[in-house]
Amino acid sequence: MLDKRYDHKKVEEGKYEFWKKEGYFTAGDKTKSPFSMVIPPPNVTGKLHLGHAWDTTVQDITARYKKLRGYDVLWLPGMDHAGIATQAKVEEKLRKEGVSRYDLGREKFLEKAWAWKEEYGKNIHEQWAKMGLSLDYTRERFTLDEGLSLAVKTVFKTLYDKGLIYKGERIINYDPVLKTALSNIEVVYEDTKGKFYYFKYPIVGSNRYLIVATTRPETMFGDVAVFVNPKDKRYKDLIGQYVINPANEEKLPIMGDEYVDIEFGTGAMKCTPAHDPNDFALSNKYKLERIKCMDDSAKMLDICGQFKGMDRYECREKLVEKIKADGRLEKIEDIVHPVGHSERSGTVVEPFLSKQWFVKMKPLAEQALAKSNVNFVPSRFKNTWKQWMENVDDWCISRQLWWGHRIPAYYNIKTGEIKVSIEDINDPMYKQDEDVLDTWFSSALWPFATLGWPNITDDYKRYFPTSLLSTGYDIIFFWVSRMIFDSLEFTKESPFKDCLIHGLIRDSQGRKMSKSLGNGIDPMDVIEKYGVDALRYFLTTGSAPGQDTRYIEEKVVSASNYLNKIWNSARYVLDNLGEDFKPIEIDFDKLDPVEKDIINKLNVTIKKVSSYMDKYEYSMASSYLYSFVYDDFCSSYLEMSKVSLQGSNESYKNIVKSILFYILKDIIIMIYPYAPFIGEELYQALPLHKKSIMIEDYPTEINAKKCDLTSVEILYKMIQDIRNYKVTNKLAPNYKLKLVIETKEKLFEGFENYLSRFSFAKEIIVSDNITSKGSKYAYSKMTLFIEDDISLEEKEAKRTKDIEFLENEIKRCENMLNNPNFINKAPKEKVELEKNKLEEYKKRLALLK
RNA sequence: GGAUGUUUAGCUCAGCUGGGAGAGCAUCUGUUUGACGUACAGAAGGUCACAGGUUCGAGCCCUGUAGCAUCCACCA
Repeated sequence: MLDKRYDHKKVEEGKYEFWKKEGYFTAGDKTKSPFSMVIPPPNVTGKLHLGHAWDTTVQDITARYKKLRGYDVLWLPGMDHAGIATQAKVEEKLRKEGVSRYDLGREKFLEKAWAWKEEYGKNIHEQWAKMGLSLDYTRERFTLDEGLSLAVKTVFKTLYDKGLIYKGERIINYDPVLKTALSNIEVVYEDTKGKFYYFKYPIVGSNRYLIVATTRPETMFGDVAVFVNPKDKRYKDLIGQYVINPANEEKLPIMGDEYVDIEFGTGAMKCTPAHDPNDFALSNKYKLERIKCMDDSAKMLDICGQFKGMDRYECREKLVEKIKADGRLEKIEDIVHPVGHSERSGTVVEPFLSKQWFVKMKPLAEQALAKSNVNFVPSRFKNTWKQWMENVDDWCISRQLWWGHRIPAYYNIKTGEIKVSIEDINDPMYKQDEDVLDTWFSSALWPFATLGWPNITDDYKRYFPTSLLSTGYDIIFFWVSRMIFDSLEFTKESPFKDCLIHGLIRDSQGRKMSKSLGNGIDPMDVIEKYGVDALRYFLTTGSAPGQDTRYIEEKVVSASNYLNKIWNSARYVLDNLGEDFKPIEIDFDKLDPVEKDIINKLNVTIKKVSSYMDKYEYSMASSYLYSFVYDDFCSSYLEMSKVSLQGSNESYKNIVKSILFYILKDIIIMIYPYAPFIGEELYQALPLHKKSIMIEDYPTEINAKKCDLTSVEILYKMIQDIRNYKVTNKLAPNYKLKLVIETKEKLFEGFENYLSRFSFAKEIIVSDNITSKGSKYAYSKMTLFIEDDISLEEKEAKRTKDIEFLENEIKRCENMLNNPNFINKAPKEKVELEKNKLEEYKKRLALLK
């Protein structure tokens, strides 16, 4: 016997451990066909947020659904060491203890980082359990484990040998707080308030000035030239002459290049090749010197004279003061311009000339574009991916960190010769590169490396390529695209067949959830309050594929109410089945119309829900199930069943019980992928259940035949009309009316009983020839009179309104049907439908008149 | 500058290859009917951003305009 209320805490208790213990999460049933997914490995930095909850729920629904569909489902869990993010957190913790990583040294620091990983990894496991994720823990991986490390080294060496990894000096994005290089996509551009400084550069051999504007005066110590556009009439004659750099009195040549925008600033641009990517390109073109003026923590170098050792911003301020004092400041303008910030530390990124390792992207990108057959869902994300691939820059993969895969390159300490090796080189003549690889370098191998690659293991053979990858659109570039090109390069196959892309979760006002706004929602709090099933249902319904969604607490409440509804319908059904209930097979022909009707509706629902589940459209699937549960089952059939279950026909009672049982079971199984805990709980309460809902089969349609059920529709419509009648006439819902039905057809057995129960009728008279003065309602086969004291005028008014409505409808139908174009061009079924409607309206009109 | 998404009820959003506009919440009326007040019954509420076009027929397809959002590339 179920409790009166659905108590999520009670329902959730112990189920996850039970599933795990029974081994239901473990893949490997060779008698079935495989369906595989890898989890997007969360960072071991901390707690999971609502975005993770969403992403993993989508995957868990898929895993559980596919399992019910008879697949051998592998959902492989794991975590990401998250180089920069984790190192930053560990360093922050150390700083609070008053130590720096340099005090500890590399080895000791890494011990601390591993301890961190253990601690937070445990957190994540607990949260996965709370979420109910059906992960195969026997195959769990970590991006820094032995197998992944081997894969990383193998990939690095292979690409290096092919010339697709190189070490080069380039302008890279440098994070001066974390002291590491970043890749282009780790830089976030934000419109930032700044100043545009206009300086007077004295022209050598003249008393004139050239005005040059800059936003970063501190880089003037690295200037090597001033560029103007050769088409710029103002400055054309100056090309070839020299100006004096007001920062350090150095002579700078005035050069011409079309790159310079005549309209922007003053049309004269300073050129700092070591601190700006565009200037770097110009320096390549014109063979200009590259002078660095800052070190790796953005402090000014010796060449900056009196500014040496200052922070970049302090230098900026002081230098402007100096130039102003020298009388060479023209003006300062306030501007808003995009400035690159580090994705992790938030600090302003410094473009910086530096020697780093790069992946040469063009050949890999071309191959990926040519050979990838990943099916993006929704498909538009394929274009997002393609466009990025087509314009991708070389990927800077070296990071000046300790937490990560150390670059397997070794330098001869005398000659500097580079050896790249998968095995460690212990030769004292060789020293390993100090840097580690970008975290994404290892995550890019996730789908195949977790299955054993570079070894061709049984799991790799069986589960790769994976069936589905699900993630948010925000990491298509970071991760999805890199998995695709690495997979095609190393396995010759796309890493997954389908790639399901979902949106981001935002707060109730549509803002991104962020620490600084303090608007983040901890999924664990939601679970505590409303239960994990309600959270899961909320996350995966009510939004369209690929669209963002907002966290709205009322919707979680509403999800929880829905689950309670199912809970209570189960309570009703189970109470009525009785102790020794055994379902009997349904013979559709022997059913009453009301039963036939609900079976038909169930079948339609199963069909619709299945087809949307197959397309990963969990929102659409849920909405069909929802309206079946609420409208067709709870509000209609379940109420109808109360009549037949109280009747005297024992054998038919068993049929009704069986139908209730089948419907309930199917509802439970269909809701279960969304809400596995309540699903299991209710399933266990069913008679004749298996050990777990996890080993059940997905519902299939019950045998049914086509038949005319308009009288059932009329019954439902009549009930609604009578209820409506009572409300408009201010009668109590249980007010006993006298109902008179005129019809020439024989009503199906029980019609009057059903009607009586729902309308609280005092008396129902059925006859084929009636003259009543009651309020009149016309249906295609019959007329209903409600005998009452309503004035004739009011009745007449209502009748006129009904007639007007029908006449309009008839006109609409006739217009369509009289249009030869419609008859000729519209599908046959549509024409037939309209004809039938017309006929019905005409019948009803005739009955009203 | 390029691209994508979005504009539908008071609010948040659905709407599946074009065939009479839907849900949740909120609002209003009513209800101790034996599954459920975390409920039930009923009601009200929309020129589907705007302008053209295609079509027998457009929320849906095409073109354009406007607002909002996001991504990519960026001007020193």
